[in-house]
Amino acid sequence: MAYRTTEARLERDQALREHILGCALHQVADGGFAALTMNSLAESAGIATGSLYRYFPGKAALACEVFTRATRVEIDSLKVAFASQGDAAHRLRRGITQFATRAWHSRQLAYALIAEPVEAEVDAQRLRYREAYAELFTRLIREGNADGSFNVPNIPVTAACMVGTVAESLIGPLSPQARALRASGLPSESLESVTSALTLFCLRALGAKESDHANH
Amino acid sequence: MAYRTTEARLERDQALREHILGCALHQVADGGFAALTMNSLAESAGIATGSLYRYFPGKAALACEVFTRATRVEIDSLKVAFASQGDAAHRLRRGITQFATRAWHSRQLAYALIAEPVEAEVDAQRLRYREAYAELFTRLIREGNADGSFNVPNIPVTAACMVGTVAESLIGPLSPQARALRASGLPSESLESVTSALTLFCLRALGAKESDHANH
DNA sequence: TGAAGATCTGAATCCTGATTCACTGTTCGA
DNA sequence: TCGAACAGTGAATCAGGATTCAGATCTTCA
Repeated sequence: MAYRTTEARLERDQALREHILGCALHQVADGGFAALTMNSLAESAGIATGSLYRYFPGKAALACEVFTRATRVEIDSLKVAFASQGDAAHRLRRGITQFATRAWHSRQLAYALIAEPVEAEVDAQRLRYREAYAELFTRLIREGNADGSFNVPNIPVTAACMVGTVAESLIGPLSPQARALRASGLPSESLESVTSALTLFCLRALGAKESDHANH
Repeated sequence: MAYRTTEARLERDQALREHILGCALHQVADGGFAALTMNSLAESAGIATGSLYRYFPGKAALACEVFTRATRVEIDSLKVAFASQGDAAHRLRRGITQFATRAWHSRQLAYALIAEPVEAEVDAQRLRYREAYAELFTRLIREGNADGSFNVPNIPVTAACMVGTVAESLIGPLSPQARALRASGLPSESLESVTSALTLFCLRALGAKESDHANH
């Protein structure tokens, strides 16, 4: 025996894997999944194309992991907001505002995660995580029904509507086309006006009391 | 001169073009845009691959036209429902129910038009038609604000939310995954429960009076 | 240190499906 | 009916990006 997988090696492997994922995320945040090619990724990570295949079985798996990690951050962050102080209506408002704000501040990434055309495997992840979002809304709505904030008969479908409302109301403003418009100096909706309209829309849709609709 | 484009020829060209588009629509309705390849289309239309290029400059243009035509039918149909008798709240309910029902009855096509990953050119059409839908909602909301049915401060953003709600609430039930579930006999939401929850969601979201929420 | 084994490299290859084009078949008007 | 121009054919080509693999290089430990 003249070679053995040593501690140091394992660590460097792990570190390099993270480095690759970091570079990949950077590329996606910069130009969407369309900009994520094995060649450009290898170059930006400073390794050879073939080496990527020691760390990932193929492009699809790599892209899925980038998607999954980035999305988990958002889900966890929404979960925290939904679990904060106050009644369900307040927590809903807080969560939605936070979600929209985060998306607004990294538009290309948000667009890539929510709406960009992607390979089938990544799209399947989207579906999975769409359900994860729906699950968060489901819980919040259930709590709101209990604490008197909301009055929702069909919780699963309503949760899906919420996911749709939030996601798609942002697709417009986040889309490359809209960003091009904005860049060209044409007038466009501000983050504040979008979030306040979105919040009102959602609170009303869930049957929240009028008194909860006011902004604060 | 020994050849001139004759009347009969023009008509046959036109007819063949329609025939091709019909076959293409059929393929999309059957297996989504993924199933639309130039080779299979040529075969199903009974002509050679190369001949397709006499009728369309390329695949993208062909796919766009399929998308556009199919979508226009839906838009026109929604427009009619929104312009029917009654106050805005009734017309909204009618339109949404009709839209959901039509989608439900041709799921694969609806999914292809709303959510399937497609080539960039077709996706650009989607964006354009998303705006067309938003325009319909914008008008209806404006009328509803006027006739006392609704009470919406920010109409453009709210219209986008409506597009999102309707579209995405159907993506789940329409997606191949959900259809697989359904096929495997697991319990799933019925059209009726989806539409009634969706209608309530939308009416509330627009600030309709309680009395308009009841089903009829 | 050196041999065994692991890893890295990147140009060549493969894959998939759109697109082309040399050739054959059709249509038109005289 | 003929020849000029157009239309149809489908196998061959192309495109672009993922994947492979035959060396080259690096690591480990007796």
